[in-house]
Amino acid sequence: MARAKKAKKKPAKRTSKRAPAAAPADVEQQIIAAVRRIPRGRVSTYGDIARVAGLPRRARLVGTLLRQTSAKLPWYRVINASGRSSLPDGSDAQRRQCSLLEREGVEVRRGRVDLSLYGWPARDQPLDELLWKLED
DNA sequence: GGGAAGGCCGCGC
DNA sequence: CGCGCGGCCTTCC
Repeated sequence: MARAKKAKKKPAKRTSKRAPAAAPADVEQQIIAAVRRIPRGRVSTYGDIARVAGLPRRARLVGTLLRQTSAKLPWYRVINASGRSSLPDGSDAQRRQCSLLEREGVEVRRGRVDLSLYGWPARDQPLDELLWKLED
């Protein structure tokens, strides 16, 4: 077969070491699933959600999705790595997030949540173990 | 606690 | 098509 019909196949230039491609719709579902997995009374960060969703380093995408999705999600359980809400300070949305969390028993002191207490998944746990347990 | 730098990437202009 | 900006993160200072 000298001359295969597909002379010009896809370059597939993936310069960085990022996870193999995934259709946008799948990525979205992955993230949604991860957010739904956050237990009641706990919180998670954008970066952690990305990791759990199998999309390391794509924290921003989580934020973007949360901003625009209309899916039913416990969006308020997702906060930033400093333990604070990433919504505009003083906004209604932020107040709502705070009260929703407190309603679940999450302590919010001076606008901050102690991730070592309420963070999910637990910080000190290796990812491979997480994938086994996927809980707590 | 706070800044800067680099990473990552979808989206709108 | 290029560029800037996100509900961001980590590392380093």
